[in-house]
Amino acid sequence: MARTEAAAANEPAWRERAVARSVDAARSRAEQRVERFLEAAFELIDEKGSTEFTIQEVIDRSKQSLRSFYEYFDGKDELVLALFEETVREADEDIRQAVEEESDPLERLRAYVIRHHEWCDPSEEPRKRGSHHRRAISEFSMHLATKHPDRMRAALAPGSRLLRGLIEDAVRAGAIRVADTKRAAALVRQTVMYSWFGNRLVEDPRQRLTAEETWEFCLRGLQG
Amino acid sequence: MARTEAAAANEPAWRERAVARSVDAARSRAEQRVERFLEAAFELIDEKGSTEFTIQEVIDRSKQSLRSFYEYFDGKDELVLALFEETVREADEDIRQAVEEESDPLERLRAYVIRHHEWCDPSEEPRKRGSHHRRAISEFSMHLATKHPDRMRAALAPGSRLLRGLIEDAVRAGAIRVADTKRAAALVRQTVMYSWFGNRLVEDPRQRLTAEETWEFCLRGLQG
DNA sequence: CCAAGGTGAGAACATGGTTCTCACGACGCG
DNA sequence: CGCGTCGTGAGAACCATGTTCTCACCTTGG
Repeated sequence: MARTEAAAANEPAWRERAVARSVDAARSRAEQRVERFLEAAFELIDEKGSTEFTIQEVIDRSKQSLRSFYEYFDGKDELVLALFEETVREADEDIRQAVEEESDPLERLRAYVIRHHEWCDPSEEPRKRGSHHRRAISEFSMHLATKHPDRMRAALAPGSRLLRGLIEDAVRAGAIRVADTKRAAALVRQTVMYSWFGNRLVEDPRQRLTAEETWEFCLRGLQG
Repeated sequence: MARTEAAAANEPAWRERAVARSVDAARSRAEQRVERFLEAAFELIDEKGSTEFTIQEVIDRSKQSLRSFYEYFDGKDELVLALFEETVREADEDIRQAVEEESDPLERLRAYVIRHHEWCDPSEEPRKRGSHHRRAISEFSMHLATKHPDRMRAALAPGSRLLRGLIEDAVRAGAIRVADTKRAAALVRQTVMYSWFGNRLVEDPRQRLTAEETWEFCLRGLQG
C-alpha cells in the first residue's frame, strides 16, 4: 500500500492507470473466486438440505483449491455466515417490495409479517426467484445466534428497523396500540421467525401454524 | 434370558432369589454408573455453559472408562439427550407445582406461561434447587429439534398436554376465546420457548423481553 | 487353582477442519 | 533468453474429537 502511494506520487499517469488496472483486475478476480465458493456452497446446501457439507466438497465443486479457500475465508463459519447474510439481504428486499405494494399502515404491517413468515418457514412451496434452500439457512441461524449474536444482529438490523417503522406507522394511524414499539417489534419478529421452529414439533402437517394464523396472533397481541 | 427362565422353572426358590438378587445388583450398578456419567456431564455443562464438552472429559470426571460409556450410551447425542429429558422433567414438575398453587383458570394459565418462560430464559437469576445450567440445554434443544424432532416432541408432550388443558379450562371459564385450543397451545408454547432466543438479538439488557411481557402478549393474542 | 465374564486403559481408526510445503507456470526484468 | 518472484494448485500433514477395537487384569463361581 505504501509503495503504491509512493508510485502514484512519483510516476507518470499512465503508470498509475496501469497499476489501478492491475489492482482492479485482481479485485475482480478475487470477487469471482469468492463468488464461485459461495455458488458451490449454496448448491451443496440446496442438495443436502443442511449446512453439513465439507470444505472438500466446496472446493471440488468450485474447482478451486483449499489454499485459496482459506485465503478468502477465515473458516467454514465465515463462509456460511456469508451465505446467511446474502440470504437475509434477498429476503429483506423481497419483503420490502411486498410492503411497498400496500398503502394502508396495517396492511403494510401485515404484508411484512406474512412475507417474513414465508421466508422463515422452510415448509413453504419450492423456492422461486433463484433463492436458496431456506431450511438449512434457518437452522444455521440458530447456531449463529448463539455463536455470533453480534453478526446476526447486524444482518437482521435493517429488517428490524423496517418492522419497527411499520409498527410506528400503524400506531400513528390508530390501527394498533402498543406501549413500546421497540419491544413490540421484538415480540413480532421472534414470533414470526420461530414459528417455523415450533412447527417442527408438530407431527400432523395440517396442525402446523400458517403465516396467516401467526399474523392474527400478532395482531391481537398488538391491540392492548 | 432363556436360561434364566429355565432356571426359574427348575431350580428351588432360593436360587431364583439369588439370581434375582444378582440381576438387581447388576441393574443398580448400571444405574449408578449411568448416574455418574450424567452427573459429570451436568457439571461440565454448568462449568462451560455449553454442551461442547468432550467424551474424554466426561469419563475423566466420572472416573469411568470409555468402554463403559459406549456400553451405556449410543453416543454423545444420547447422553445429552438424556440430560435434556431430565431437565424437561424437572421443569415440568416445577411448572406443575406453580400451576397448582392457583385456582382461577386464567391465573393458572398465567402461572404456566411465566414459570415456563423462566425455565427457558437462561438470563434468569442463578439456578436454584440443584437444577442445571439452562442456557446450554436450551441451545442444545435447537440442535435437537432439527436432528431428533421425535425425541423432542416426546419429551415435551406432557408439558404440551398440560398447557392445552389449561387453555381449555380458561376457554370454558370464558376468560379467553380461541378457535382451536391445539393451535393456541402451539402458539403460546413457541412464543414462550423462543422469546429467550429472540432476546439474544437484543444488545441492551433493559430492552429484553420479560416473562410478564410475553404473558401479556400471549394473553391478548388469545382474546379474539 | 482354573475358566470366564466384566471392565479399565488406551491404542487405533474415521472424519473433517485447518495449516504447511512444495512445485509449477506466468510474468516482469536485466 | 534466463532468472527471480509471485500467485496458485495439489495435497500432505496436523489436530481435535467421536467411535471402535484390543488386550490384559481382576473377580468370582466351580
